Amino acid sequence: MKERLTDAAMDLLWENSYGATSVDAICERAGAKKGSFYYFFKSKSELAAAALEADWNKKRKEMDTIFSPTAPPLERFDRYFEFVHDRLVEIQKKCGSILGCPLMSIGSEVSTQDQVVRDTIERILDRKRNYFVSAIRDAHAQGLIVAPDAEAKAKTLFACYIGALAQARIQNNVKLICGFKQVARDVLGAKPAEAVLS
Amino acid sequence: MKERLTDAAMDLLWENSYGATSVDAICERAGAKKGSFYYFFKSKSELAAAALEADWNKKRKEMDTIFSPTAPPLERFDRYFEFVHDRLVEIQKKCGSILGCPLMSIGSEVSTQDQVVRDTIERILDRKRNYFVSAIRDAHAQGLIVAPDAEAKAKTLFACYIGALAQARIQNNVKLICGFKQVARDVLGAKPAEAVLS
DNA sequence: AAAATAGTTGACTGGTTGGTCTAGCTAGAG
DNA sequence: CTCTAGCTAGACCAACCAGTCAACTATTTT
Repeated sequence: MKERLTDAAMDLLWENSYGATSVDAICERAGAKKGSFYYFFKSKSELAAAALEADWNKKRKEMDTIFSPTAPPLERFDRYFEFVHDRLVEIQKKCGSILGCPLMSIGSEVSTQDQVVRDTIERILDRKRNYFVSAIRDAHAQGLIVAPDAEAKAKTLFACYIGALAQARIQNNVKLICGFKQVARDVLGAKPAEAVLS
Repeated sequence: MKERLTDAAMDLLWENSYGATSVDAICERAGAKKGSFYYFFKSKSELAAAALEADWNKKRKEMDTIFSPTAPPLERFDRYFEFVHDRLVEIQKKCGSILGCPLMSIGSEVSTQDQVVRDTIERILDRKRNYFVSAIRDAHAQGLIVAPDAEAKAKTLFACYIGALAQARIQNNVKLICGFKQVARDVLGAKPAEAVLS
C-alpha cells in the first residue's frame, strides 16, 4: 500500500503539480483511504519526499547501466538523452503532455515553501549530476573533450539539460529533447562523432 | 488599483507559486477587497496572465537598452546576465531567497492545467528568446562566433540560462548565475574576451 | 441637478483542503 | 481459540479556497 501511494503520488505530482495534487486525489488513485495515508505518512510533504526518493531508487539501476564506466564516456550521454527522450514520448502518449523533469518542476514550485521536499530534491539532483561529472572526467582523461574542471562542466551541461526539459514541458514540445544529444556535444566541446575517427 | 493587483500578484507568484498564492493573499497585499479583484479580472488565472504580461512590459525597456544593436553583440549577453544577477541578489536581500525566473517556475507548474497562463508564458519566453537570436546573429555576422543557425544556438543558450536559474532557485544559490557570463561564452563558442584582441 | 459610469465594499456561498480520530478489520503468533 | 500488532475505514473538522452579489460611494457626463 505504501508503494501504491508513492507511485500514485509520483504520477500526479509529475503530471500536475504539488499544489494541484490533493491528498484525496492521491488516495483515490492508489485505492487507499485517508486513514491509510496518514498511517504511513505524517503529511503531504513527507509523502512527496518519499515518492521522489522511491522514484529515484527505481531509476537508479538504469542510470548505472547507462553510465557504466565500461561505455565510452560520450556515448553514455548519447544513450542517456535518448533514453530520457523515449521515456518522455512514451508518457506523452499516455497523458498527452511532455512532462519534463519532475525534480525541476516540483523543485522550483516548492523551494520557498517546503524545506523537506526541497532538501530531498536537492539531494537527488546532486546524485544525478554526479553521473555527469564522472562521464566528463573520463572523457577528459581520454582526450575526447577539454574539461579540466569536470564539476563545472557538469553543472553547465546539467543546467542546459534541465532547462531544455523545462522548456519542453512548458511548450509541450519534444523537439528540444530530440536534438539534445548534439547540443550536449556542443556544450561539452566534443568533436562531432564522425570527426573523432579521422 | 488594477496595477496594484498585478504587482502584488507578481510578487507573490514569483516568491511562492501559483498554487500557493491565494486570491485573498493577493488582495491583502494590494490593499484591495475581493470585489475589486473580480471587478477587474474574471479569474485567478486571468490575473496571473495579466500580471506576467504587465511585468514583461516593465522589463521591456531595459531589455531594449541592454540588447541595443549599437552594443557589441557578445557584450549584450555579458550585460544582460550581470543585470539579471544583480536583480536576483537584490531580491534575495528582500525576501531571503533566489527566486530564479518566474516564467519558468510558474510555467512548468501550470503548463498541464491552465492554458491561458501557459500561452501567455510561451509568448513572453519567445519574445525574450528573440533578443538572444538577434545578438547571436550579429555576433556570427561579425565573425565573433560560428553560429550559422542563430535560432538553434539561441534555443540552446536560452535553455542553459533558464536551467541555471531554475537550479539557482532550487538550491537557493546564486553562484550558478555569477559565473554564467563565462558559461554563455562557452556555449556560444566565443573566444574568451582577452583572446579576441590578439 | 440629474443621470450615468466607474470603482469599492464586505458579507456570503458551496465546495475543497490537509489533517484527526476512533472503531473495526485481518492475519499471524502463542 | 485468543490476543495483539499492523493496517484500514470513513466520518469528521476547522480553515481556506475561488468566486458571487447587491448595496454603496465617487467621479464624469449630460
